[in-house]
This record gives sequence, C-alpha cells and structure tokens, in this order.
Amino acid sequence: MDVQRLELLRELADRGSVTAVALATHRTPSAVSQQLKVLEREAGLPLTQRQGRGLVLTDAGRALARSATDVAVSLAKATALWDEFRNHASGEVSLVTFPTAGQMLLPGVIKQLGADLVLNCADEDPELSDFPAFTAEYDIVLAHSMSGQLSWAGRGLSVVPLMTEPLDVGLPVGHPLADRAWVGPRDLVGETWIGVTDGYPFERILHAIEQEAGSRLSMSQRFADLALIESFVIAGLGIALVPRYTSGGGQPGRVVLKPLRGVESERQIVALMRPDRAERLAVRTVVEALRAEAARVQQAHTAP
Amino acid sequence: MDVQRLELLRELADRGSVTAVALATHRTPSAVSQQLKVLEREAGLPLTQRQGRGLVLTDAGRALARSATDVAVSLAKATALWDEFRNHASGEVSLVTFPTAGQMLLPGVIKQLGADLVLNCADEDPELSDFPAFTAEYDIVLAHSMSGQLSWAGRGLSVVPLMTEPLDVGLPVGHPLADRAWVGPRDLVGETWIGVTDGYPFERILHAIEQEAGSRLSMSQRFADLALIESFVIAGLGIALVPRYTSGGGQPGRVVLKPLRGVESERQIVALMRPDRAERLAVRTVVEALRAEAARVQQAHTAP
DNA sequence: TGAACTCTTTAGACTAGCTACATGGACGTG
DNA sequence: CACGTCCATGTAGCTAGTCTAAAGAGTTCA
Repeated sequence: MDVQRLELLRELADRGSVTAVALATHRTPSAVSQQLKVLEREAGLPLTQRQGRGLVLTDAGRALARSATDVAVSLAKATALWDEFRNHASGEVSLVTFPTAGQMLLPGVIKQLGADLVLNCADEDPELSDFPAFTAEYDIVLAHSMSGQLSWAGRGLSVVPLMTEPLDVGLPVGHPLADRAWVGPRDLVGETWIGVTDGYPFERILHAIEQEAGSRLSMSQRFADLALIESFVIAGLGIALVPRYTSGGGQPGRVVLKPLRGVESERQIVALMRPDRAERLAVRTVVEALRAEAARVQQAHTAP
Repeated sequence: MDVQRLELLRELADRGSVTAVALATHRTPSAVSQQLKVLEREAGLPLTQRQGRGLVLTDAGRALARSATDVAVSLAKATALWDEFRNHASGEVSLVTFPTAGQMLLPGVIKQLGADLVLNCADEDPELSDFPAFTAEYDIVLAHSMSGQLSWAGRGLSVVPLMTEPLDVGLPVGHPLADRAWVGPRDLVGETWIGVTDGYPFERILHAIEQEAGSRLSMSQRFADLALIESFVIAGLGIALVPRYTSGGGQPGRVVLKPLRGVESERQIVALMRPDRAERLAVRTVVEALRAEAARVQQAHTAP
C-alpha cells in the first residue's frame, strides 16, 4: 500500500477530477489514472466510478481518502519535527487573502519572517469565493465570517482564529451622528446606505439592523470594494458598515467611525488550512506570525 | 520524504543494527544503508552515527523514528479500513506465547478464526524473555506480569489486557491443608516449596508470603516448567504456586488447588503489540478472539 | 453530427532501488 | 601483533515501477 497513491485519491476527493489532480501534482492525467487503477486493484474493491465524462469516488473511496488525510498529517508532523531539529522553516508558503485582511496583516507579517521562508500571497474577492475550496490550492486561506456562523466547520479543515474585528458605522465628517459616542439601530433609520454586494457577509448585520429598527434601510449602491465604499461615504452619498481596523486604507482619517450597539456587529478573521499542511513548520510559523500581527493591530486600536 | 525510508529508520531503532533491519525486511544490508543515507541527506542532519562496528541513532534520529511510528499507525488504520470494506481479515498473523497461556487460549482461538486468516504461533520460555523485544518479530506477544506491575508500560507499545488469572497453592491429594476452603500465609510456614527459576514473576508472591508469615520459606527445587512442578507436587515432594486455569495440563485433576488469601496472588495476561501492527484488521480480529476465549475460560472456572 | 472535453489504454523511456561483490574500520584471539 | 570475523558502506549493473506521449473511447453540448 503506497502513500503516494493514497495522496492521489485524496486529491481526487478534493478536486473532483483526474485532470485537476494531474495539474495540481505536475503529472499527466494518464499517470494519475494508472496509479488510481493500481490502488483500486490493491484494495480489491471499486474506489471510483464514472459519472458522465468525469469520475467520482465511491463510498469506500471517500472513506479511504479520509483516512489518507490522517496519513498525510502524521507525515507532515514528521517532516515538521525534523525541520524543528534544524530550526529552519524551509520552503515556500502560499496564502490567499481577501483584500482588507491582507492590507491589515500581511505587511507586518512579512517583516516578521526570516529570509529563508518565502511567503507567496494572492488575493481573491470574498463575495464570490468559497473559502474552503481555496485550501486545495493555497497553504493558508484567510477567511472571514460573522461571529458564530462558521460555514466551514466540519469539513475536516484546520481553523485557526486570528482576530475579531468590530464592524462600525462609517459616516462622513459633519454628519449629524458624527459627534455621538455610539449609534444604535433606531438612529440609522432614514439614512441612505452604501451596501455590499449580495452574498457578502456584512449583509446579515444590515438585516439585523432592519429587524431591530423595525423598518427597511434604503440601499443606494452595492459595492464589494471597501475603498470604493469609503469614497462614497466621504463624498456624503451615504453611510456604510466599515471594518474598524481596516478602514482608511484609501484616504486615511476622513471617515468617522461609530461603534454600533444593539446589534452584534463584528467579523471573525480566521486562517483555514488542510490539516496536513497546517502541520508544516513553515506554515505554522506563518500562522503564528499572523496571530501575533493580528494581536498587535488589535492592541494598537484599543490602547489609545 | 518517503515512508519506506522512515520505516527503515524505525526498524533500526527497534533492532539496533543495519544487518538486523536488512534481515527483517528481506533486503541486503547495502540497500538499507543506502536508503538511510538518502534519508539523512534529505533531513539535512545526521540521524545515525557509528559506534564501534555498529550504528546507533542520534537524538534526532530517535525522535524521527518515533514519529515514524505515527505514520505507520495511520497507514495501518487506512489498510484496516479497506479490509473492513471487504470484511475480510487478510493475511497471516504471528504470535508468541509463554507455554501456559498458549495451552489455555490458543486451541479455542484458532477454532474461532476463519479459514482465510492464518495464525502462526510460537512459544518462548517466559523466564528468559524480554517480552517487548519480541514485538519486533511477532505481531502479537502474549505476556504476563503481576497485577499492577507493568514492566513494559511507556515503551510505546499497545497493551491489551486479556485476563487476570489467580495463582493458587497447589497441594498433593491427602495433604493436611487439602480439605480447607482457602489458605493464608501463616498456614504455609514449614511447608517445602517447589519454587520457580530466579527472575520468574511468581517469585514476588513467594516473597510476599514470607513477609506476611514472618519467616522464610524453604525452597527445595527451582523449575520453570509448570507440568514439571506439578509432577513434583503430585509426588508429595512439596507444594507450589500454580496458575488456577492452567493447572492440570499434564495430569488433570491430581493437584488440589487452594485459593491464597492475605496476599495478592494473581497474574495479568496481556497482549503486547507494536501500535501499527495492532491496527491491522487481521491482528485486531485475533486479539478479539483472544479476549473472547479468555473470558470463556474465566467463565468456565467461576460458574461451577 | 461533429467539436470539445474527460478518462483510459498502450508503448516506450527513464529512474529509483535492489543485488552482488568489493572495500574499509573495529573487535577479539591465538 | 597479525589474522579472521563482523559490520557498515561504497560501486556497478539490472529490474521494476512510474512517468510521458499519443491514440482511443465515451459523454456532453451546439
């Protein structure tokens, strides 16, 4: 029984097609197909079956793929162990982030890391994204969710919480509410809102405000990009929900933030990983740096 | 990083020499040496070092070998899983026992097992043996110890308790104590004992009796083989400690057994295994059969 | 029906790991 | 102190397993 073949099965479970697995593992589809066939012959029972022009796993195949994860985890632990003996987090780590978290955390993280650890970052628009799917492609996926609502639980992924970021109400300078210490749902009725694109997680909070205030909010625009939203707020075209630590990325200091009370208004920022990749020393080092940086950012905002 | 190579390192940790590893894995010493060299180059740090004409592991090597066990365990779990899917415990299982346990349990166990599971048994004299060492060679090692005193704990082995067997005092027919319901340490002063070979675990109990009774026991002979001891008891040459369920293997019914009170007098019979081998479905099946048979034997002795 | 896509088959090349044999220290002995 | 023995390691060549490349077979969609 061979680990490489098991790994291939696991990749197939994650990626869903032989071609995708081949692409990901730098092989030809033929090689993958052959190896899966050998595995199946060794197992003595069908692990895959054709469906249309694609290939899907049988129950047995899925079960085996799941236990292949355990193998990968213990293997990763072993390599991590010897990396620790050399104290030297080797290799490259890839990471995807949604824009605001990247802007908030990554510059500080990269400064923390040593020269022999290369961190390759990319960003993806969060509205469109199925965060867990990215774990196949990247070592670390920075994801966000509303508090409590962990949509990716129970998928067999490692989840490391990094920070909880409050979502404030962003107002233009000179707005009637701008000299208040905080605002509540009832204060916000009648305002024009700059909303987020459908499916974006902030939406839930806007709905909660409507619920509390007992009337619908008027939504003039829908954007995904925070800097764009802020520019509209600054121009006096409406108010918006804005993550507290990330605000001001575009034009610093020109949006007035007011804490929102009466509605739970915060987002969780977490790192999502495949369990085996989470064991790599290099990955663990980056995650630790992310946590440290997140704590630093949070500290910097609460201290003054 | 390759699992096979890790496995080799683990074997080296267990067996202590390249030649032994080669022998055990059906390879030439050269092949083993080459693979270890590759592993060392991959690891980037020395895993072994020469000592005299042999080879010993460095600290890093030992640590890595330990984590190799985890890999082997998860791999064994995976193969066990697919054996379960076929419901078919495949292959051969090897087992060593000390004579009395074998006589008590093995015939019943082998009857329980299906035809497609081959159980290869061997026996070893317990007095001489370092039980854990046998786990390198055999899948299952039947071992015994006095209650509580588990000499093999913490060596990273799987231990499955099978039964606790009382150790009674064996008397010849017509002995003055033969009509008593039980005997205590003070009853035994002045008797001539047939003892066990030095280092044999029963010895502890004899010492405890001496302690309780406050005088030394006179020990006329020292044997390892139970049938031999019993033949001496039957001949009226002395009395002896005899495991209750195993007694009478030679000449049934001619030794009178009396429970011993006032001194804890029992032995634990356990199955010892390497953790990875313990995961194999075939091995688990045999262990289960052993437990069932042990329970049956114990039942048969307590019911009437 | 044919174009596009996916998996599989086949044939051939390459490479990793094995054996066989030779080499070089370390230990024990006459 | 030289000799045989034991153990690990180099070297050369072979084999088996795994890859690529190219053709084939089945499915989907226009």
